[in-house]
Order: sequence, then structure tokens, then C-alpha cells
Amino acid sequence: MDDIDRKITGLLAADARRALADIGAAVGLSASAVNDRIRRLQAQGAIRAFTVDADPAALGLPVLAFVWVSLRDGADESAFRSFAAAHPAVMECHHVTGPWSYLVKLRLPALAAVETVLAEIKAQGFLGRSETILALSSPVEGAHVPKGAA
Amino acid sequence: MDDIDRKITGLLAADARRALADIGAAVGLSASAVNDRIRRLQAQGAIRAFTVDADPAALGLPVLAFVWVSLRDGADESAFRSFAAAHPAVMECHHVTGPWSYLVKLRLPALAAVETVLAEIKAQGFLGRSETILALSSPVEGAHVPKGAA
DNA sequence: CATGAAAACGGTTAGGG
DNA sequence: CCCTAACCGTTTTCATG
Repeated sequence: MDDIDRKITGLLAADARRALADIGAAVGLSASAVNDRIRRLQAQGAIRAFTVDADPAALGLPVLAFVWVSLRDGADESAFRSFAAAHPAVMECHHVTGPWSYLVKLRLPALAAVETVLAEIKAQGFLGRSETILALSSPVEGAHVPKGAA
Repeated sequence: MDDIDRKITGLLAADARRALADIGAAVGLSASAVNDRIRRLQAQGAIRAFTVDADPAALGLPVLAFVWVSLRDGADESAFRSFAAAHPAVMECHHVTGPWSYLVKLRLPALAAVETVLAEIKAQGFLGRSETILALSSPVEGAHVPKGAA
């Protein structure tokens, strides 16, 4: 992962459909050299996937919620992580410092769905305490990659 | 945005390089019909961009921090939003409910950089109070799209 | 709005340094 | 590890239903 690799990754992040020849011109390499590097970056895991950034609202997911979670005493943490990974609404889940155990980021079709998700977590026996924060607007929204499609 | 559009978007999210004919076979359309729909989705803004999901650690950004921010009394909110949008470390910035004004997600090369960013926010005269939470690990990391490259 | 065939483009591979 | 050049699969366009 040298400087050119970083530049290529940055260019792909901005537009993954740019022609290899174009990218090559931008970094001073031929199209095939760029192709080789992209392959290597994928093999190394530096580039995880080619995806699309979609508008969550257009996809029917206008609600963004952050949920702080403390697991119940004796809860199976690895089961919780699997649950989070498999849940279609869970965009991110981080083990964090501070008074809470996890920070979970949810994308949902409606406010009512927050309650449903909390109920699901509770039903699995994970939930100790939680606190939900809603995003009112997002000056910097970050990329949204729809989850769950094969 | 019908059901087929959603399916196409999902398939692209999983692998944006799949051939249009392939996607067509999966949704029951011809390659050119799929192409038309993708164009339309982009024009509508439902698909914002074709990108790559990269490994932040491989790119030298192993530190993930969430910062709660309350702006200083009389701070220029729109200037803060511009600042956040332009800052390379700010992956997300949300206006939120609850005791804090904003939740900011940062990707950084080292722990020390957290202090630097906070100092920058302070230097701009935005910062009232803040609280920083670090992610120790991420059971569900979410896509990382490198920022800042043209 | 979808189709199918033809045309143009770009990713891929081969051969060589 | 990179280059050029030829190859061939894919995207894209277009006429049509």
C-alpha cells in the first residue's frame, strides 16, 4: 500500500466507474498497471468491495437512530454480535469506551420501527439498558450501502 | 422506485461490478433495461455514486471515534456544518436529539489525532462542550468510503 | 417501458522489458 | 513491477414493439 495505491483507492471512492486509462493518467501509470494494483488491493483486503452509495430516504429508510446498549448481565456477547451483523436495520455496531457497551446505528422505515428493534434485542435476552438518539438531519451523512441483498 | 429498482440497488450494493446481463437475469430483465433503470436511479439521486468500500486500517486510519458536540452559544451553525463537511476525518455528522447538538464520527490515524481535531473545532470558535467515545472493535463496521479525493 | 442486435468502449490478457 | 497492443466481453445506443 504505497502512495499511488492510496490515490487509486481515493479516486475509486469518488467514482468507481472511471476508466482505468483515466485513473492511470491521474496517477502516472498505464491502464493495465492500474488494473494490477486494484486486483492486489482487493486481494489484500484493502479494497473490500465495489458498491453503490444510495440515498436511504429514497429506499424507504428515512429514520436514522443511534442506540446505546448495555448488555444484560451474563448475556452472550458473541451471539449479540451475530444478531447485529444479521439484522438488516443495523448499519453499524461498535464496542465502545464509556458507560455503554455498544453503539448501534440503525436505518429504519419509520419511527415506530425503533421500538420493534429494541423489542427484538430484548427478546433475544441481550438487552440490559439502552438509550436511543435520533438524527434530525445530517450535515455529513456518510455513504449508505443497502444491506442484506445477496 | 419499484421493487425491481430496490433489488437492482441491493445487487449493486453487494457487487457494483456485476454484469448488467447477470443482474438482468436475477431480476427478469434484459441488460439494457437494467442499464436504463440504473441511469434513472442515478438521475433521481437514489443511487448517489459508484464507490469502493475500503478497509480503514489498511489506509492508515485505525482509530474510530465518536464525538458529542455542543456548539458554543452564538456559534455559526452553517459554518460548523461546512467545516464538518470539508474535514477529511469527519465521516459523518448528525444533528441529534438529546442533550448534545451533534454526533460526529471520526476516522483517524492515531489516538493523538483526536486532540488535534478537537483543537481545530475549538479554534474555529464552534466548540462549547464535547465528549469523546472510542470504538474498541466493530462487530458491524459498515462501509468505509475514503474521503477527500477529487 | 422493454427488447434485441449492432456499434463503441473499456477491462483483460499476452508478450516483452 | 510496468508498458504496449491485441482481444473480447460489456456497456451503450438505436430501431422497434
